[in-house]
Amino acid sequence: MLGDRWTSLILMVLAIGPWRHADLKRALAQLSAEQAISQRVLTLKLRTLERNGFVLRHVTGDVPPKVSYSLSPLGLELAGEGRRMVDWANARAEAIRAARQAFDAAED
Amino acid sequence: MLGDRWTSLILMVLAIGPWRHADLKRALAQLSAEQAISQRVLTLKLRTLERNGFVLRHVTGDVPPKVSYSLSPLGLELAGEGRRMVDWANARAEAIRAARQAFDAAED
DNA sequence: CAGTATCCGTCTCGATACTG
DNA sequence: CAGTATCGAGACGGATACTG
Repeated sequence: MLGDRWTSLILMVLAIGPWRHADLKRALAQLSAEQAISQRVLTLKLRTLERNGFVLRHVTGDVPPKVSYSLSPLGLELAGEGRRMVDWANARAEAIRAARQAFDAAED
Repeated sequence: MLGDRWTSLILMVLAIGPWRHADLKRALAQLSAEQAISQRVLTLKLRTLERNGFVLRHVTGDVPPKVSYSLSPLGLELAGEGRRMVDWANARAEAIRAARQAFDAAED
């Protein structure tokens, strides 16, 4: 489930605290920089996360709607696991970069 | 990079030990059960893993070719991280299943 | 603001056939 | 056996317009 473009990033942002839909969209745009998530995809990803019990959806208003999202305890755990992987990858970034360079240089 | 259909599985199998191309293909077919990896995709995934320094490629024969693949120290680390995630997910499988069931039941 | 509907481009995968 | 070439199918994401 983490193997798509946005899910892990959403988890990281939600690990900070609860967000409303539009604010979350803006926050994700900051982090990915090159491209913002579309409204449609954000909804899709949040639905999947909610369905699997990682994200909680709170509806507080009606008109205008106020919906906020937060991590469940299970989601917080998953975000922790995700962070572990990210930290590991960051710590090895230089080794990976070097391996790539060596591989590309060896191409005939 | 782990976010595709085969890479993480390849890592798990290679964590056992070195494999030749065709044997690895057969081993993966066992584990995925429903469908075998195509020769083309296996080569693609192995190339990417090799390029990033996670997999080592050994050529010992010429005709017929004998090529075996094994994990580098870095690859072994990554496989360990992957296993952590898998173990985590397995330990929570029941909670996730229950969350899904509750969510699907709540659909109007 | 939150969410849905629709359409379309792209990227990955799978199947097949072929080479040394 | 290991690898490449080619083609088609399908999943996913992006853009836009629309609703309550």
